Amino acid sequence: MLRFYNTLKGEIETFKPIEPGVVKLYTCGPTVYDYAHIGNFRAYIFEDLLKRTLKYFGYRVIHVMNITDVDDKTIAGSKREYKSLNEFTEKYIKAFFEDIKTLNIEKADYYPRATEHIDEMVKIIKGLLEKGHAYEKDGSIYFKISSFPNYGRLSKIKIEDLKSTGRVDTDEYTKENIHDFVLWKAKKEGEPFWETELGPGRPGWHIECSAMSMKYLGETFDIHCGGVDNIFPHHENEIAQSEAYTGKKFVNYWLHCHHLIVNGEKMSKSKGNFYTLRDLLAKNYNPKAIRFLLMSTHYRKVLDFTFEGLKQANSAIQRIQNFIYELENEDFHEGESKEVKEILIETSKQFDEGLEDDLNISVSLTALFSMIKKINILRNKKKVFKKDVENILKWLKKINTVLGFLEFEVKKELPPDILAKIKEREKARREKNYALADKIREELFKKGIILEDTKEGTRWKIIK
RNA sequence: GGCGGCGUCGCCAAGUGGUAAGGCAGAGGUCUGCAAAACCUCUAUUCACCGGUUCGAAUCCGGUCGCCGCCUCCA
Repeated sequence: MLRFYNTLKGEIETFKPIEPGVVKLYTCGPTVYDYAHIGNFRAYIFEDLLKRTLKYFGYRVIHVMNITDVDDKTIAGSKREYKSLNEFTEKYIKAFFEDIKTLNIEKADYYPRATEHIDEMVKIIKGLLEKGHAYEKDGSIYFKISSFPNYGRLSKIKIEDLKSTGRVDTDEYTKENIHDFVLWKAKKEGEPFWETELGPGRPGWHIECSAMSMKYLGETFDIHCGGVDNIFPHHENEIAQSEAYTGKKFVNYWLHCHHLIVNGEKMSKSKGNFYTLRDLLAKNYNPKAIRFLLMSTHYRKVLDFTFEGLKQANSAIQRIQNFIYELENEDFHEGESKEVKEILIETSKQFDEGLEDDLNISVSLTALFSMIKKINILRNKKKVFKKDVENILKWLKKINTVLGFLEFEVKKELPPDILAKIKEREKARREKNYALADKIREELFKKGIILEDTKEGTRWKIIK
């Protein structure tokens, strides 16, 4: 039984999809005005873990992730670079897809773009106007919060309690109530606009998610995800406009991922602690370790990103990879052991229970590491057999459909010059010229090749 | 001011009423070239602090201190 913490209820509840066996999932995607940063990826990796877990437990998942390609920032960026909006956003959309591939994040089924769904948004806004949930002022259209009594249910915010932070853009658009939010922005000089039944203009931010989720997933769907900062106002507004429009419940489960901070501080460009995935790759960090690090802290806890943590993540993965390497390359006797079988059953059970409990990945990883230790002990005693190894590898491959950071059968070919170096080193070792041997080993290590001298001779491993 | 979260070994991180998982780092050992890698063993009488409830609390209640997030377009 899968259980998730539902922001709407404020508690963990058993997950039950609308249609048995199928999960309709919508996750808030990137605004494509810059390269996504590691904080964004924390959210995307959480969503990836969620989706892979659902699939692991047998659900078919229909996943939609929006791409916000028109808003203040994308418009500002395109102006700054003297490009059309599309030309400008295309670069970052492409980068986004490269990045999620690097992190082994599974692709969504649909990536709808805001600019391609203007008609759908117009239709909803028209409906809201007709039903009295929206009003027009100076060419812009606003959602009337007072017409939707449930407003604030998700974020537990009462409108009366809202403090004006001075960030409210009061002069730019005139609204009846300061908390009403914009559905449609009137055309402004020098900005892109669409000629529609609502008049010339462009959509507000919130409406795209309502329009696109409804189009691909229906008026009511199972799970909606995003970062905690989206709870208010974005998701609150989505609920208001969607439910006011359809008269139906919008989403059953709202799952929110907490923030990532860097060295205990909020990531910001001015503090110089702002990292994109590309920044980390340029520093030669392993994407698998980045994935591990972003995934290994429970999604509802603040994740403090540090380079020390990234190193630790890399070492942790290496331990698992070593284990896989040994299973794949050591010679085992024919047969099967009852003991290993039992360990595997117990481990598998614990691993699953962790995931089922609101994606408690720590528990699942503990199960994995404990198994590695137990099997290593048996392995040293020669009490692991061929069939056992097959079963363990099979299971590891299965859990990797969730984890996504393990590699199997990594044995790649080494280039001839490297092989020659290894031969040279073996010769040096035979001649007890250890200074030269160590020098060669160090040299290869820097290239990501580890040499190990064992009883059976020298063997090599590629890391990274 | 309103709403919410967090504080567990040097670092990361589970556990949320039954007597402290796991990873990294560190120490010792096996192997070995008194090497590297790998593997094994060990490493918190204690869970920010002070009270209370209880046979029993890191876990519940009250208070204190510290840190953080959101409060109109930041995942």
